[in-house]
Amino acid sequence: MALIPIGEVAQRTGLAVSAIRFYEEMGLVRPGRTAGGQRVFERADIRRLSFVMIAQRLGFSIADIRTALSSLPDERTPTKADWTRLSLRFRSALDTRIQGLTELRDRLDGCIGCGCLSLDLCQLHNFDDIAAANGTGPRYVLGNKPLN
Amino acid sequence: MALIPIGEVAQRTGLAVSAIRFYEEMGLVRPGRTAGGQRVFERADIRRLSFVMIAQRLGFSIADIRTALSSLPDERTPTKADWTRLSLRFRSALDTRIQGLTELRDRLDGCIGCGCLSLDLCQLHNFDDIAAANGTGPRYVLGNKPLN
DNA sequence: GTGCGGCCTCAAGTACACTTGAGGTCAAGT
DNA sequence: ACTTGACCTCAAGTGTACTTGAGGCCGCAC
Repeated sequence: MALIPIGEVAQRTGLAVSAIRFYEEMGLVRPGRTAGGQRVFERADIRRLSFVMIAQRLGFSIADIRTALSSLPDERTPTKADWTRLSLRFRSALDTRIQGLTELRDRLDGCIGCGCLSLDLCQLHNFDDIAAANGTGPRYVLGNKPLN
Repeated sequence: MALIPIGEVAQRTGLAVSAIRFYEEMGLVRPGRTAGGQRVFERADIRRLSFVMIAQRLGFSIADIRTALSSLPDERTPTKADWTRLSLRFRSALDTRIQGLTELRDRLDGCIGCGCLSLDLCQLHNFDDIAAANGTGPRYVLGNKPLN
């Protein structure tokens, strides 16, 4: 099983080397080390990192992604079945998000005529309280629930 | 035309007072002032701020939102037609985003069987280069193009 | 065995979107 | 007049997600 240095992982995934090191610090990958202390990755790690990129793109936080990845086995290399399980969970999160956006769009359609966007009666404004429930920091898109 | 103090605006919109002041600093609202220096808002400002909240929820940045709001008239109170124009533009941004997510979901469906997520052949992995094109800072959801 | 590119750590910096705190003013009610 | 709560400014802090920089090893190629 080929061991891959960080630079090559970076090239293959499109991530910056610094980002990969950061993800290790965040517990998203656990590369091995050479005798001299340099990181060595396995192919399964590239898979993990690709998952991280895609999930990030969808607006999931690192904490969410860590939770999702924790469903993969720790000691053994994840099998196809492990990844399939993860993907299915992921797909349902995606469905929820799409549904939320679609609903919002439909409500927006209903609102375009009224031009209010703020009156207490406006459906769009009263849509839900997700925004209020979020804490500080960057807010992600509607319905950003943790993967689990 | 009733002039509204910041606390009431906060209550009506659900925003924190500090957030409203921040949005003023960012140029998203321009409240007037009393002789004593306290902010006074008009009803149209509540509308603006509600728009800001909704757009934020969709993952648009403050810069994007500022651009969008700049299509509203500066001196005159925006009319229903002004808001409708803005909403339509907004709606199309939303459509783009929904389409992107839906496409990603479909690709994910095609990928669930293979469990790869990382091989060069994987459609999901090769989906596009949006992530790489984004700069530093928090990344928002797929297809986050400026509103314009 | 030496040069050099890639790797290492650790601290600090950056961008976004706000919040918190200190210290002080305004204005409405009694 | 005075109290009190809402408001003011300005500086600093927070959380997320990284990047940049300084200063220094690793290891392969020649």
